[in-house]
Amino acid sequence: MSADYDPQEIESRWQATWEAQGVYRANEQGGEPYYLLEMFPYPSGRIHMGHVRNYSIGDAHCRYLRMQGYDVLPPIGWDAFGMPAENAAIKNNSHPGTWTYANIDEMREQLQRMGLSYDWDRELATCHPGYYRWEQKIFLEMLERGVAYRSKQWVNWDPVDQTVLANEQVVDGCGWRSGAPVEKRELESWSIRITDYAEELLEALDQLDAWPDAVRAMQRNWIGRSVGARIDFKVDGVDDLEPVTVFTTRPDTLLGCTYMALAAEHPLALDLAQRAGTTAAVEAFVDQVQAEKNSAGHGEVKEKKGIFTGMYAQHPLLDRKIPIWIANFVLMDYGTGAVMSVPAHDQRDFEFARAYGLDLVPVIQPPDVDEPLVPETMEAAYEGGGQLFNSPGFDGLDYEAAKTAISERLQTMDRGGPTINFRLRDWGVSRQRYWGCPIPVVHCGTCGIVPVPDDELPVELPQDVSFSGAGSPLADHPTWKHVDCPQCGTPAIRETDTFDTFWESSWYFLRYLDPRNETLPFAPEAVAKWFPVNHYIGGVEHACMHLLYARFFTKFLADAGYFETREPFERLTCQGMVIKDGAKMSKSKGNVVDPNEIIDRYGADTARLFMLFAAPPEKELEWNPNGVEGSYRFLKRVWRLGLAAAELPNTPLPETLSKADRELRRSTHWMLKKVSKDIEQHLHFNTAIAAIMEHMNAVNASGLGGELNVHPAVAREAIILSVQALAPFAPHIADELWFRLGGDTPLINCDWPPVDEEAAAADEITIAVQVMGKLRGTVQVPVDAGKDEILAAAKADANVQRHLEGKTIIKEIVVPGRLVNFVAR
RNA sequence: ACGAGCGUGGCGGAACUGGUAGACGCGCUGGAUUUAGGUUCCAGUGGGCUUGCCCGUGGGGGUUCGAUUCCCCCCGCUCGUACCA
Repeated sequence: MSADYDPQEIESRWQATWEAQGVYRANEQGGEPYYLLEMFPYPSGRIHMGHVRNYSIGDAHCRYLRMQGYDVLPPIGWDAFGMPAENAAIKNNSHPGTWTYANIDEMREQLQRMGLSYDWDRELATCHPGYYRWEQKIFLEMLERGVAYRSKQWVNWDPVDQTVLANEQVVDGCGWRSGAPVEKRELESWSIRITDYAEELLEALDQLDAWPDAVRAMQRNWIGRSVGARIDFKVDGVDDLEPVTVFTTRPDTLLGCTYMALAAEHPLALDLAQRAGTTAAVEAFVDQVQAEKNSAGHGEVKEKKGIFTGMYAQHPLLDRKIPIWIANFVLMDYGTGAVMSVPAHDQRDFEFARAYGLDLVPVIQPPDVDEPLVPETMEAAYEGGGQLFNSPGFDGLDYEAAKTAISERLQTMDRGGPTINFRLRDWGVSRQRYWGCPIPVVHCGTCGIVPVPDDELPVELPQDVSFSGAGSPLADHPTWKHVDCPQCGTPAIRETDTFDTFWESSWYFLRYLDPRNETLPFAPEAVAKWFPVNHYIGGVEHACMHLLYARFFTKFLADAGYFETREPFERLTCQGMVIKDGAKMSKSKGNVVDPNEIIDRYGADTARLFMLFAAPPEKELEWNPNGVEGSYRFLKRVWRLGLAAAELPNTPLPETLSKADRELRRSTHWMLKKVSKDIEQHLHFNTAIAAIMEHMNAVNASGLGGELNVHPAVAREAIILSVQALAPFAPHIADELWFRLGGDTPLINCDWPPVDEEAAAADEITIAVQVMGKLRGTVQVPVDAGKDEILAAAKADANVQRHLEGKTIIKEIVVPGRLVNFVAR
């Protein structure tokens, strides 16, 4: 054994030892169960710094909890379905599974090199039929309960990935993965009624107080609940049409409605045009809007444009004919795709009305204005509150009261009524790709949609498949889709769509609990023991996608009787990005640092320590090569001092301690206390590590390794407790030194050492002395000094005296253990 | 535009429920060891000057004996959503 710190040798040796002893296996440690989860990686080929950070945070917490006596479940697996595998298959003319499994092998090795404490016995890959058969079963339950449905609808089409995307997966008008501008297409596809859970998904956020506020706010906005009214407008002079329904948050302004506007994609748009004989013009307009949406993606400051259909609606409360327009600013995705326009009280409607010379009827009088609003002189819509006028039957009402009154009136007339609208849309889960989980239904000419019977699950992906790059490989497969209908036995066609890959990650945390179960997705006992997840760690980018879907799945499974728990993640930590030179690491910017190189050069302990030290988990972390060097230097120092301590005689603490002994023991136990506190309160590993560093500076000053100026037992204690405190962050070096200092059990299986409160307490403290709030000196007093003693000491300070000279003390403020402030005139 | 968050030395970041601003690390300066580089160790390191004082936590105001911390206004940056009816 060499005297130099050799991380490679130490780390590989300890990793082998830990594995041989199975120290990470959950369920075998006794103690209170604690489910600690980190977002599982997509097997892209190599781990990146984001993974290193995520998993270093989780592992530090895991090891700390283990030392606190918890039975920790720290699983890992692979989010293994997805487009990159299919793209690689197209490129290399191979199978996506080959690519995926090879990547998994490589990444597993990389994770193991980091010395992470995963229970590898529970490893899972979502592309394995043993995994996905259960999500097929869950889907069939959704189908049975009416939560899954098939419909023709306008969908987001990613022209590069050749598939449909959910709303959440469209970022700035582009596909979240491909980055290509998304097109709108009308397609028959599968959707999930996540909107049935909108209210609960929203309300339950209030209870998730161990989640970051930012994530809760994002979900709240995403779900977007608004209270208002649904109002039906009958189309004038037509009997065979359903009324046009609008949603509004301002039913109080209904009497000021002077026209309606439909989205270009509104199902009635062309119908109305046909009836009015304006088809050509309207079609041209609709095409133009469509084209603009496709090309511009999100043109923000777009000119408001519209076209009159030629048809009118009846105002539900007035004898007023309301022209029906089609307008480019009305969204089909929100509300009903149609709006009632009140130009006097809505800025968008106002601009549109001015552009096309439409009427304005003001109906709300601003409270601070005396003269009534006049349409001709209005320069902008008045969107505030006030009293109603111009509103027969409701004049004089306050607008808030009018909202209720008008909604209720509509309800009694059967022309609408109060309603709550959500921005959240149902979750479109159909993907026209191969490398995903097959949707387990059969389309039969006679029976319609037939679920695949339980005993035929899983519906497995065919292995012999060719990838042209265009179109769905499953639909193009010569035989796979042809089956007999499970119900009537006649020839039928399999569903060739696969699930959105967020489907897999919506429940993987449950499968980890019982990953090899062949008769159930997870056993109730396992769920009872571990679920919900106590602490979930991952990136914020999933705030409105994965985290929302997973919450939904949990609620559905609870309703389906699997368990009682309705929220999957008790506590959530979203770690910040790893950046370099102020920018996110990316291949295109050329600022990527490969974790392998860092581990080769400094070892995993250094890489992990730096990740945890450089910033608190939730903040961005700037990758700084000099900082890594600093962490390495610190570990080398720990190594040197640790070896020196191992040379010391192992004697008990002496009866009487010198001043230096007491000071070093104070440093030791202060450090230990601080590390526990920082981890427990906020997972602030950075300050915990800083405390260890500070303490090591004190140990170094004790002359360890040279002229020792403290009792050997005190020095040994100072090192031993440091090694234990370091175990969550740099586990390899900690165990190595621990054993050299006489330990015989890996630290993860040892108890966190107790703080000697008496030793941690100082016998003298420094008190700041202020005169008129300004610092004029500091004095040393015994910890147990009374108020009078402290005041006397403060007044004795020469500089303080100078500042008090010629003044009368009006007030003496004493903050015990902190400071004294003299208010003097 | 709305919602959330942030703003502290040259840099990353500390500061408990209002109580010595800048812990710890990086960088930098000087010194010791070394043939040299590296390593390691010691000392210093917010700014200013008159060396015990002034200024200093994005800017301005307020509350307080005392404000990085609480309140109001403004500026800047980041993230999210974005014509949400």
